[in-house]
Amino acid sequence: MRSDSRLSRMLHALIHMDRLAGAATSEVLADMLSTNAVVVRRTMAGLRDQGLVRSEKGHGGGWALARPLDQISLLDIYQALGEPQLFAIGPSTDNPTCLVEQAVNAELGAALATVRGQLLDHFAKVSLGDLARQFDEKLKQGGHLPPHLQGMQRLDGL
Amino acid sequence: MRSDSRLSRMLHALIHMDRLAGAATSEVLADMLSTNAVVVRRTMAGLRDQGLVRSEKGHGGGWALARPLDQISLLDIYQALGEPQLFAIGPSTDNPTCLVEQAVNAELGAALATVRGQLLDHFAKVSLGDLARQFDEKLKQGGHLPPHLQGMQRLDGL
DNA sequence: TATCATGTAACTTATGAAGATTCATGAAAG
DNA sequence: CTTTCATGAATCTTCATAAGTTACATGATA
Repeated sequence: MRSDSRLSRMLHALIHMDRLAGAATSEVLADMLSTNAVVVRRTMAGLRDQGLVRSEKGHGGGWALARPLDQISLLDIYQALGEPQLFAIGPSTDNPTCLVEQAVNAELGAALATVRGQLLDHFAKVSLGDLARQFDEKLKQGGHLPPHLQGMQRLDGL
Repeated sequence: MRSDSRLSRMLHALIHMDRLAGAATSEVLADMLSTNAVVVRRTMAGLRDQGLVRSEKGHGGGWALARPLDQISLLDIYQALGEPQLFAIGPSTDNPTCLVEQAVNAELGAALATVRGQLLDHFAKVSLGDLARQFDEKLKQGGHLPPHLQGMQRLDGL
């Protein structure tokens, strides 16, 4: 099973959007993410519904942040995406009659629930602003600009 | 993405095997797990290669534990299965040139690596014997026997 | 009114576990 | 020695879902 990259992609996209002067079209974001504009709209729709980003049609339209990066946590994004399945492993039957299987499901389910809680707690504590600052660090330490940032305005932090 | 149930199924199967008098054929195990005998052989192959179970051909053949349940941890099984992918989420690109994406991958990767470590630590501490005892508890507390255990010998713990 | 951009439906592709079929191999029973 | 039973393994199909694609409607701006 190929892994779900929606969370990763939205983090990537939103940080870029913060760096851009105006609204970013789905097409531009799709290029940044090496994907398709429809995939961008589809994925971004959840964030819009949760008030994290805004979209505008027509000339000069596109996507823009609805709040500062520091006021958006990784958990906000994860939840806006509909809390996609975290684990690739799971029980074979959800409500087994076999007591052995019930014991297995209980143990495994509890273990997964615990680490899920830990991960989401962490997501709640990390903001997109934190990630953006980590990017700025990388840049200072001799990183080169990616193609889609070269010759761009409002590259704050440089 | 449908989740990978191999770990769950192997835990289930091995506890049953401990309860059975002789060797269990792939067919019998497949019935217990509501699956196919070939799936059982395919999944069990890794456990055999790691010396957790033994298989015998011919009359009276089948699968048997190679060690006591208390000497098999959940981590042993997970590793014998080839350490299947734990998470359903992940990066969209493995080695991105974009520094923003690198920062996102670093943060997300570190968070996932941390909880993975916590989960595997837990798996190392839980043995199949522990799970079997939890099953025995359920049984004492008014549980009924699953169809494939009714009328069976060597139901230790009853 | 022409252009640009989102919104959305519908379809195809890619991936990997799971399921199923088939035959070879080897062990035990008769 | 032959039959039966079981694993071993190759090969194919099925299934679920994110991702990718195509097409068109809707609305905003120049």
